[in-house]
Amino acid sequence: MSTPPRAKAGRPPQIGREAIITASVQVIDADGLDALTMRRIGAELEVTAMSLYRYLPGRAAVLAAVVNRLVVEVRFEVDPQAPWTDALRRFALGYRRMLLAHPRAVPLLATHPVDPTIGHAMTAPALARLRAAGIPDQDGLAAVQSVGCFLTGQALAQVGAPPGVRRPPAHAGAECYEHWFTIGLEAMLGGFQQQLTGR
Amino acid sequence: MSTPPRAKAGRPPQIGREAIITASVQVIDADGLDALTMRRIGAELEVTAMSLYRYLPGRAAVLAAVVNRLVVEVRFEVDPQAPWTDALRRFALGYRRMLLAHPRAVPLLATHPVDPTIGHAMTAPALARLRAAGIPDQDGLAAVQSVGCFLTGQALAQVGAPPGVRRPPAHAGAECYEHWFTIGLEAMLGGFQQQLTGR
DNA sequence: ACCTGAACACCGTTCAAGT
DNA sequence: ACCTGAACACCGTTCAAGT
Repeated sequence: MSTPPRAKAGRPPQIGREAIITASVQVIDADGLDALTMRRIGAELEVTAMSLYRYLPGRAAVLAAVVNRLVVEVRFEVDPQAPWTDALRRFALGYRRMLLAHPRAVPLLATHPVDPTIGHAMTAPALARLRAAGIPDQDGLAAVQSVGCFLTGQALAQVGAPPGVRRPPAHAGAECYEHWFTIGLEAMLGGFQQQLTGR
Repeated sequence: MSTPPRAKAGRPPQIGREAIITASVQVIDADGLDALTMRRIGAELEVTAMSLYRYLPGRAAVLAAVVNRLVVEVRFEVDPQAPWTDALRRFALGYRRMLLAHPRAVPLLATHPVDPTIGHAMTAPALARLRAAGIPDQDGLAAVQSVGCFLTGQALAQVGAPPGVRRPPAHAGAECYEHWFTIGLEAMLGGFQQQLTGR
C-alpha cells in the first residue's frame, strides 16, 4: 500500500521491510520472543538497530508485521463434496499446523490482532463453503470465530508458556493435547452442525 | 508452603508477599501489563524496587503470583438438579466473569500456566458434577480443558490486544463478542452432550 | 531482619552526523 | 538515500552497605 523506500538515487538499500520480517521470524523460532530485540534483528541482517527504523516505525510494528506474515502462510483446502463442517475442520487443522510450526510465536499470535483484510482472506474458503450450504454469513462468521478462538486457546495451553517460564512438571505431553484438541474441535463441530443444520 | 519471612527479631516488615501481589493486580488493572515494573510496584507500596526481592525472586515470580491470585478468585455454583452440561456452562461463566473483570490481565492469564493445584481446585466442582452423571474423569477433563481453552481464546480476541497496540477500526463491539461467546459455548456444550451422553 | 543506593548490563528510541 | 555513533531514559537485577 504505502510506497516502499525506493533507490531513486544514492546507495541501494542493504535491507528492506520483508527482510526484517523474515529475520524476525527466524529469531523468534530459534530463540523466542524475548530474544527479538531491535539490536538482534539488526545483527541478523548485519546492520545496526537504528537502520530498522527506516522501514518499520518501531518494535511494535515489527511484531504486527510478524503476525501478519505468519497468518498469511496458513493454507487449507476445502473439499466441496464433503459436509460443510469439514470445511471448518480443515480450516482448524491448517491454522493449527501453522501455530505448531512456530510454537514460540503462539503467545504473540494469540495476543496481537490480525489485519482484518488478511484475517478475512484466511477464512474466506471456509466461509464460502458454509454459504454454499445455505448457512447465513452471520452464523458462519460466528462459527469460524469460535473455532479460531478454541484453536488459539488450545495452542496456548500446549506451547504458550511465555519465554522465561518453566512449565509445571505435571504438564501434559503433546499427545495429550493432540487428543484434547480433537475432542474439543469435534464437539464444537458437532454442536454447530446441530445448531445450524437442525440436528 | 514455604515459610514467609517472619519477624523473630529486628524491624517488622513494611511489606509482604500478599501486599506485593495485591499492588501488582491494581497496577495491571489501572495501567496495564507494561506499567507493571518492579520500580512501580515498589512505589505503590512506598518502598524501593529492591525490597521486593526479599519476598519474590523476580518479576517472573510476580507475574506467576498474579496469575494464581486471579484464578483463585473464580467462583461459580453448580446446580445438582440441572443437567451436567449446566455445570460446564457455569464454570465458563464464572471464569469469564473474572477475565472480563481484569481485561488488561487477560494476555497474562492466557500465556502463563496456572499452578496445577489451583487449577484443579477451580474446576473441581464442575468435574464432580460430570462424574456424578457417570462421565469418566478422563472425558470430563477433556471437556473442561476444551471449554477453558475456548474461554481464553475468546477473551483474548475480545480484550486481548497487548498494551501498546491499537485495535483495528473494524473491530467488533462487546455485544458482538458476547453473542459469539454464547454461540460458541453452546455449540461446544451441545457437542459434548452428544459425544458423552450419546445423543 | 529489613530496606536502600549505587552500579551493571541491558532495552527502545531520538537525532545529528557521516558517506 | 541509506546507514551509523552517541546519547537518553528507561528496564531487571546484584551486592555491599546502612539501621
